[in-house]
Amino acid sequence: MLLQRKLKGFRRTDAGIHMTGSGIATQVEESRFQLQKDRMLKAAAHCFNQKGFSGTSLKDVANRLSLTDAALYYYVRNKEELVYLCYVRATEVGHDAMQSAIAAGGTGFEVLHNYLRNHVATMVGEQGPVAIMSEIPSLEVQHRDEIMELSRKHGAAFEALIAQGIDDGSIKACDIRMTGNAIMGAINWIPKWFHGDARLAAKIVSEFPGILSAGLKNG
Amino acid sequence: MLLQRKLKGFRRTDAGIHMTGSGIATQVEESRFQLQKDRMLKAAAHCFNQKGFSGTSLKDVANRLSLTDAALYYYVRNKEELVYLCYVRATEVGHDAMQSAIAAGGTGFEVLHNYLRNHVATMVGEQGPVAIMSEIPSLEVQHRDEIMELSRKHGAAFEALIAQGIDDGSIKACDIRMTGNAIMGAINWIPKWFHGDARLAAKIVSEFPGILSAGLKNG
DNA sequence: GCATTATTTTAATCTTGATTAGAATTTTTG
DNA sequence: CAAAAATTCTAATCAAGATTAAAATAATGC
Repeated sequence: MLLQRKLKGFRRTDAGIHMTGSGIATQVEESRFQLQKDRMLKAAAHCFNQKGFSGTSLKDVANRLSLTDAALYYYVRNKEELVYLCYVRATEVGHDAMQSAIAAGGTGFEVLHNYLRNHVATMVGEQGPVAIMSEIPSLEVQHRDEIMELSRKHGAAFEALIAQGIDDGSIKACDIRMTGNAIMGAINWIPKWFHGDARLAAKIVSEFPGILSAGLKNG
Repeated sequence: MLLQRKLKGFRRTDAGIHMTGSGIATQVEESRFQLQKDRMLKAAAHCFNQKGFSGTSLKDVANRLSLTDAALYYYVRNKEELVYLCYVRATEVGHDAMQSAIAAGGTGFEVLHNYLRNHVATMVGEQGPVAIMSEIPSLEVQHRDEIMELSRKHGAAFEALIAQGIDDGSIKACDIRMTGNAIMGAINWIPKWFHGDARLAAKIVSEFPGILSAGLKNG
């Protein structure tokens, strides 16, 4: 018990930054710890999406990494934290997609379309799979609150995008809340039917943004 | 063990059909057993959608019915069967919505729009809540196969509708599979954010079908 | 009201899978 | 290579919640 606590205290959470060349940061090389942890989160997301939360044991996740279930505890405190981290990843993906779309600029419609492309591309790409957030209610209060807040903010940002588009005339007038819900639902559901097929991934990236925004375009 | 098996053998699964008036069937009055079972399925769907599958115990479901968890076993063999029945209900709702839309006739677009209205209306109406099918993989093989087959058929029927609309010119040319996935995702996700608010329900029924089909309309 | 059947409860038991302790192994560092 | 640190494993333990048995209560038909 005491030793374990000690180990936990020592658990690494850093991602070392190494300089190469003459003092200019050219690359963020993740520590072995961080790399393995990432692999674990992807494996977990895969299992959760595939077999459902209750249907996946830590053993399932560990097996995908050729590890023992007990080994996972070197990276997370418990199963709840594993889920939590999967969800953090999921929200980050959405957030990043939104940020880079906004950074790229354009009309409301264009930014929205770019966001959709970014988000979808990430979900079905290398970074995936992204966990479907089906188990938020079983997270610990603190984690739940954090995830819900992130989620709420993302939704708000998306709705702001629609509003902006209506403002600048690039998007038709519509019920913003409902339209947002519809589009988000379609995106969030993707992991339910996409399981890694590369050809399908390409099709999703090329078709989905257009399909989801087709009804919004003005003129 | 033996007695229990006997009880299970006696478990009622009928919905009595009673005649009233002069021999003309005017009403299908469900047995008390069937009514209670329905209440149970709705309670279960509510809990599963709200708290996730792993997060809801049979006690949670039973509490919503002012019952003891053990009492649920009078109606279902185990938790797996409870989930299974929730999913049967969910697929039926979709199937019925599709059938009555087809029966009403019209162009491909019109039928599709009617289907969306029917389905959405049922989901947020009296019959709800409808369970999100997140745990299909943890069903017993036989149940899983059945649900997946029903689900597959429904998807095929929906795609046929889109194809028909493209054929008769009421729907724009599009990637049928992807369009179907997008719309279905948006619908399936509804229980994630709709939790029974009547005002919201009305808005969903009035807005959603239009939003989901806006991009499809030809001309 | 009485007998019978239906429904629910109480009070265990049983199972599964999460979790932990401590040892063993592998990797890194000097 | 040797010591230290990092990572993983083996072998329990533990807990939560599903499940069962049997009794108790409620409803129904006569």
